[in-house]
Amino acid sequence: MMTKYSKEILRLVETSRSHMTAEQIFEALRRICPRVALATVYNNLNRLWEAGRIRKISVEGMPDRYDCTRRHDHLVCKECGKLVDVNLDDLTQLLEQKVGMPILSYDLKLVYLCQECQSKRQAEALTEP
Amino acid sequence: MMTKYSKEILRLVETSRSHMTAEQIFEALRRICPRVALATVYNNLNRLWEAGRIRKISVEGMPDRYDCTRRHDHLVCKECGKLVDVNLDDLTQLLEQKVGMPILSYDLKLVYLCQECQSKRQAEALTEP
DNA sequence: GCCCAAAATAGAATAATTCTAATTCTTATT
DNA sequence: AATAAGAATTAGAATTATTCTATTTTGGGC
Repeated sequence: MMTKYSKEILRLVETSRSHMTAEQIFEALRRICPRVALATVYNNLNRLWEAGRIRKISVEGMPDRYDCTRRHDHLVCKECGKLVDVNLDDLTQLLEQKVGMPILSYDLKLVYLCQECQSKRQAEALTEP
Repeated sequence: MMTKYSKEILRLVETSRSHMTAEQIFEALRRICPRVALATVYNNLNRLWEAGRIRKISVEGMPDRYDCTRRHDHLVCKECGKLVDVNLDDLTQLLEQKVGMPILSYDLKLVYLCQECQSKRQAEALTEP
C-alpha cells in the first residue's frame, strides 16, 4: 500500500545512485517533509523491502544501505568501503548450473581498491619508511 | 601476535561450520575461559580480521558472522537467513575479465529457500486460504 | 625480579534499529 | 456528513551490536 511517505522514499532510493543509509534517506526526506520521523523511514524501508520494491545492501561493519532493484552488482573498496555500481551479465543461469539447485537471486560484491585509496597508499608508502 | 585468546578464537572460527556471531563465539569461549570479556572477543576478532586470518560475513539485518578463509561461497536462505557453505570454482578470473579491472576478491551469496522454509511455506499454503 | 608494551578487563558510550503506545489519517459504510 | 476500523505515523523508550576509555594484568626480554 503506497502512502505519501513510501512513495517519496521509493523515489529517493530509485533516483539516487548513492546507496543511502536509512539515516541519509531520513535527512533527504526531512528537507521535503520536515515533520517525518526516523521510525517512519525504517518502517517504510522495511515494508518496501518485504514487498521486493527495494534492495538492501550490507557491508560488514556498516549500516545497511538501500538500492533500486534493477539487476546490477557492486564494487566495494576494501579500504574505505565505498560502494559503486557495476553492470555484469546476469550470472543466475551459470550459478544455478554450478551449484546444482534453483536459486532465487544472488548478491555479488567485487572487492577492489578505489582510486583515492590507491593514491593514499602510495603517498603513505613514500613518507612512512 | 597470537595470544591465548586469539588462538582459541581462531580455532573456534576455523573448526565450527556454523558462522558464529561475536556473541556466540563469546559464549563458546566462556565455556573454556569463564573470565573472558566480550570486548576481548571483539578485539581479537577485529585483529584477526585485519590480519586476514578470518573472514567477516554480513547479511542484511543480522549481526556480522565470522568464518574461515578457505575459499568458498555461501547460500543464504531468503526467509530465515540461514547461511550454508557451498563450493564453487574460483570466479576471480572470470569476474576480472568481465569487469575489466583488477579485483582483490569477491563476496558471493546465493539466495535460496532452505528446506525448512520451503516446508513451512507449503504448510501455510494449506491452512491459510 | 623488573620494565614495557601489548592484551585483557569492566563498564560506559555510541550507533543502528526495533518496539511500544498513543495519535492521526484513510477509507468504506452508514 | 458522521463514524468506525484499520493502517500509518509519531515520539521516545528499549534493544542490539559494537566500539571506546581508562585501568589492570600479562608475558617476554634485559
